[in-house]
Amino acid sequence: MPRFVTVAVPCPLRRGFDYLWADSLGKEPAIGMRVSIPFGPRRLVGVIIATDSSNDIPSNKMKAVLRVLDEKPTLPLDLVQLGQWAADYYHHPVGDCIQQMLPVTLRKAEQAKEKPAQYWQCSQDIKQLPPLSARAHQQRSLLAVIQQSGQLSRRQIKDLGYSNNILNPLINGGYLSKANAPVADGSYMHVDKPVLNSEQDAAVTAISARLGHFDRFLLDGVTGSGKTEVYLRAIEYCLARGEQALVLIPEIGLTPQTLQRFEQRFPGCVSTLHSGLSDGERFQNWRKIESAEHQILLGTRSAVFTPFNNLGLIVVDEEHDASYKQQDGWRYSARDIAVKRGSDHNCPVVLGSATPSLDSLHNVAQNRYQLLELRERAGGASAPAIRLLDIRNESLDEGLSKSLLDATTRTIAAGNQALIFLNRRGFSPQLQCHSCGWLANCKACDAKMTVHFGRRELRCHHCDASDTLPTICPQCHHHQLIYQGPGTERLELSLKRHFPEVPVIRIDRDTTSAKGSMQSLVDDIRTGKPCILVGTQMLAKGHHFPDVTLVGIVDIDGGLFSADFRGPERSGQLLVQVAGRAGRADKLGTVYIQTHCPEHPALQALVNDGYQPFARQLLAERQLFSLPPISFSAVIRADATSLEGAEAFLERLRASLAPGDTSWSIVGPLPAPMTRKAGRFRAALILQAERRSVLHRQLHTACHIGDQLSKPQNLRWSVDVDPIDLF
DNA sequence: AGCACGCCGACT
DNA sequence: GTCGGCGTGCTC
Repeated sequence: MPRFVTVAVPCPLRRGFDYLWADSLGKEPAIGMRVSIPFGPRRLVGVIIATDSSNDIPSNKMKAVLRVLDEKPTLPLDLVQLGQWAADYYHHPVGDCIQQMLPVTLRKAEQAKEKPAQYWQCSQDIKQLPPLSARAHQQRSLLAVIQQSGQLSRRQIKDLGYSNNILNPLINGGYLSKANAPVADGSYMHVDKPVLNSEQDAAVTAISARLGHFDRFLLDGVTGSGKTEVYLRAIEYCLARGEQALVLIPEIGLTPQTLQRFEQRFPGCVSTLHSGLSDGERFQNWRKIESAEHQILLGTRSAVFTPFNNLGLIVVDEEHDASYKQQDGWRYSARDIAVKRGSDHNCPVVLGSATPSLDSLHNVAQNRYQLLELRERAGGASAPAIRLLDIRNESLDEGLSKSLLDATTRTIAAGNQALIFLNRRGFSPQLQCHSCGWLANCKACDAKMTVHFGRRELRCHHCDASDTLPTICPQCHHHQLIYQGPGTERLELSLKRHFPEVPVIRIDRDTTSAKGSMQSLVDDIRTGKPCILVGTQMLAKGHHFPDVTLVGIVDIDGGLFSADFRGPERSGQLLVQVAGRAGRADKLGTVYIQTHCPEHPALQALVNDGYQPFARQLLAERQLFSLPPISFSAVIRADATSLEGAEAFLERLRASLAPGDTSWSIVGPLPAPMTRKAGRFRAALILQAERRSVLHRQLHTACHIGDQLSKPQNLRWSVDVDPIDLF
């Protein structure tokens, strides 16, 4: 009797493929093992997703597994099942899902070589060495950190924000000596811990009481209320049970400060997975969690697929953050997958945020999630006062009102720091000829080119095309070109002109693209000297600036009136996150918001009543129009070299589905708001249903038909379940 | 997604 | 006469 196995093959086909399992392989097949298989004319690495499969494939088509690549399964059964569940839920090819769950080094047949990381500790004879130069602040600070931690690897040191230029002199000077990998000895039990306030204590008690059971918590804590301390305590209880913890963080949320806090509380227990690691480092850290050598994993989106030996607690920090949703290919939500994993592993899941998503607030209202609130700021700091600045008919100086400039003057005079927020980088978002009206448009997108003055270029922020900055109008050769509207670069120059005596520090993608430059800017700011920060949303994520007492928000109107129904939700979250940078116990903060629509009800609710009432109001609106999270939605997108091509495909797809009835609806094909992007024309179908099962059934049919429809070569299409953007 | 097979234009 | 254009079809 021949034996067959079903293999998930990395190709965009929505099914597994069966292969013959020969006795000569000398092993028993097991789910989760990687195998080398012939696929068409190619040889690929797949993962076994079923053993002893039965099939009626004609024997002349059937091929055999060539080679088994693992002694024991690389992916444990629970993750293979999770992959299959997610492939079904997101209507994405199972082979692609399973492959994406593997670290890159395991996607190839060659065996990855593992070299153990080198750890460093303070050397014994450090007392005999000449003291470090008083000017070597960074070296001194690193030495102190290593002393406190016992021993750290080169990688951990880099993650903490110290470059090789700081580490190497310490090694060469003999201040550091080689150390063995640390062993977790439970010493975290005895580390000094801050005293919890009653709210924190209640949250920790509620979470830890449910260890060993599946349960969902929304930890809604204002900025500075000590969410991280709640996570740390809950993790401590989890580790005490001999279990491991997974902590998910947004893409740019892993700051050296956060890592240091985990590292110091749980020395030798923490692994990280983030985009700054090489494939080899990722693989090594993946192994450390799988083998339970480490107990805590701190990682971004894809870390949700890491195999755990004994997972006991999941934390999703800043759960509202959009970076948890993969925005291409397999469009999964790591936050939602985390909840699913919690149910698989029978462990609590804690979603934390100062600005919870409407999805999570809705789940609280439905009694699916238990709400834990932290209203009190650490050390009794009070929330910053928020003032709306009506800028209608006000003359603006490069986008800044007189009131905001005056407030900045007062802040600097008082020896404090000011933060000016504008979510738009570059000098100005458009360039226009004063004489003939010509506008600098992108050749490939329906968008204007952004002026980058310092680099003397025009750049499209949607496709990254660039051009040299013209000095005369290319159409009428007049030289009166005008820069319309401000960006962060322009604000920086303008503020430098207004405040020549204080440093103006700009933080956006343009000033922080070099490695470590963000950290050195942040270090500068944290010295506490008066300065003005100008930046985009990068300022609002992760880092905290304790000496900022004034936050100025230059333009909030754009987001409030965006085409997407989620616009106000996102603007509100961003506003509260930015506002949260201001003020602390001994310094009261103020937030100024420039707006053309001070009467806007959502803005009023946010400013007068705070985030929760604002969110409740938005949720009521969603209820009224039966929008997500009240209903469920999905988007089928198509793009092609012509709009007609994209629309024609979606039209045929729509026609082949049953017409929407009362249980579900379909809208489209609609051209995307920015129809042409990077030279491709985009359109979408929007599906909505009151019940998830109804939506799921329609998507299943749509995918089946979409796969079979004949399509022009240039057409691409994809499915997005629970989209965060409708286009 | 790859990759092969297949059928029509400008090159040694 | 053939190298190569990308249309179409298949992958256990």
